[in-house]
Amino acid sequence: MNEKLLIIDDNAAVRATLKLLLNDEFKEVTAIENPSMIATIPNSGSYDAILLDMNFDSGALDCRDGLFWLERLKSLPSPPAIVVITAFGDVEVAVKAMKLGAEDFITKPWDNERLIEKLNKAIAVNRRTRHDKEAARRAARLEEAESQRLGLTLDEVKMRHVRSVIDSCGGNLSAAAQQLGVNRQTLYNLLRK
Amino acid sequence: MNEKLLIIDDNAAVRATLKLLLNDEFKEVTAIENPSMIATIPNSGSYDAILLDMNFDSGALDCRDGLFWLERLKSLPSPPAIVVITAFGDVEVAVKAMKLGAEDFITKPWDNERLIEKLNKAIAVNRRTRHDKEAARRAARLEEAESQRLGLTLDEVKMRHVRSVIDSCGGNLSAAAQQLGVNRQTLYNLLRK
DNA sequence: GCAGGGTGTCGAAATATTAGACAAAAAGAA
DNA sequence: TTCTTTTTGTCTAATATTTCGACACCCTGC
Repeated sequence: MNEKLLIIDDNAAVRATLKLLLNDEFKEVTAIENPSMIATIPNSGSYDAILLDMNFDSGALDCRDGLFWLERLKSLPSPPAIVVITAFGDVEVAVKAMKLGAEDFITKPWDNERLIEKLNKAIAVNRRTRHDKEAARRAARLEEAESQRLGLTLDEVKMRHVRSVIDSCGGNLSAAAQQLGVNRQTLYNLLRK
Repeated sequence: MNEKLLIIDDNAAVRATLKLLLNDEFKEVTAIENPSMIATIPNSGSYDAILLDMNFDSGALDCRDGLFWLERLKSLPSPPAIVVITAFGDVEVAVKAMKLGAEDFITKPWDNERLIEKLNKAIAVNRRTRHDKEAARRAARLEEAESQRLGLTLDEVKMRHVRSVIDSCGGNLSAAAQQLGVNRQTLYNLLRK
C-alpha cells in the first residue's frame, strides 16, 4: 500500500480502467501512453513497479517496441519491478520478456485480483534481487578491501583496528582498551605516535 | 565444447535424437528418462546444463511435475543452467518456468541450430548469475566478519593479519616479516605463542 | 661444488607493555 | 545541588617484547 506504480499503455480506455482498479492498492498511480514520456515525468526514477503494455503503435504487434523499452527501463540503476501485459503474447515473447528482467508476464484479458497480487509479488521479488546485486557489489568492495589489507604493515592494521574500536566505544578510551585487550597506557602510547 | 550436458526426457526417441545431435557439441552428454534418476548418476552435481522436458507421465500434461523438478534442481547449491523444452507449453507455463530460474524455454518441434545456441547461451548466463549470487553470499559473510572484527582483541586482529600475510607470501617468513614491517624474530615470537 | 636465500637460534641493547598509584576532570545519581 | 563513580592524564618500576647483528644449518639453482 505504500508503493508507486506507473502504467504504460497506449489504449486510453485500458489506462483508465487500470488506474481505477489500482488506485486503491497503491500509494500513487500514474498512467502514461508511451514509454518515451517517462522522461517528462518528475521523479520518474522513483517507481516501485511499472505495468508495461507491449503494443504501442497499433501497427507493430510483434512486441519489439515493448521489449526494447523493457530493456531500457531495466538497464537503469535500481530499476523498478516490471510486469508486462499484452494481448498478443506468445511463448516466445513471454520468454524474451522474462529474460530481459520482467518480473511477470500477463495476458489480456486479465483477472483483477491476480493482477494486483502479481504486481505486489513483482515488487517484492525485485527488491530482493536488487538487494542481491547490491550485495554482489558490496562483496566486490569488501573483497578488494580485504586484499588491500594484505599489503598493510602490522602497525597499520593495528592502528586501524584501534581506531575503529575506539570509534565503536564512542571515544571511551578505558572501554576501548578493555575491548582491545591491552592496558590503558598502551592504548595511550599507540595514540601518541 | 567443454561442457557437460544432461538431457531429461521421457520419450526414448527424443532422447536418442537429442543425444545424437548434441554429442558433438558438448564434452559429455547423458540422457535419462526421469529427473528422479539424477541421484543415481555419479557426479550428478557437475553438469553445466540440463535440457529438461516438462511432460513426464503422459497423463500429466499440465507441466506441474516439470516445474516441481525445475524448482528442485534450481534450489541446489551452484545449480546448472536449465533449458526447459515442451510440446504443450503455453505462456503461463513458460513464465512460471522462467520465474523458477530456467535460463530458456523452448517449444517442440525445435530448431537444431537454435537449440544448441540457446544451450550455450544458457550456460554462459547461468555462470554469470551464479557468480552474482555467490557474491551475494560472500558479501553477507564478509560483512558479518567485518562487523565481528570490532569485538576482537588487538592481538587477535594482529594474528589474523599475520597469518593471512604469511599465507599470501606462500609461507615465506622472511618476506612476510618484511611486508608486515616487523623484525623476523618478532614474527617468530608471534607464531610461537 | 658453491653462492644465495631462507631458517632456527642466541645475546644484549633498545623499546614497549604492564600493574599500581594518584590527582584532576567529567559524568551520573540522589 | 552534593555525593559517588568513572574516566583521564601522568608517573614509576618491574616485566616483556622487539630489534639488531651474528652464527650455523639446510635447501635450491647454477
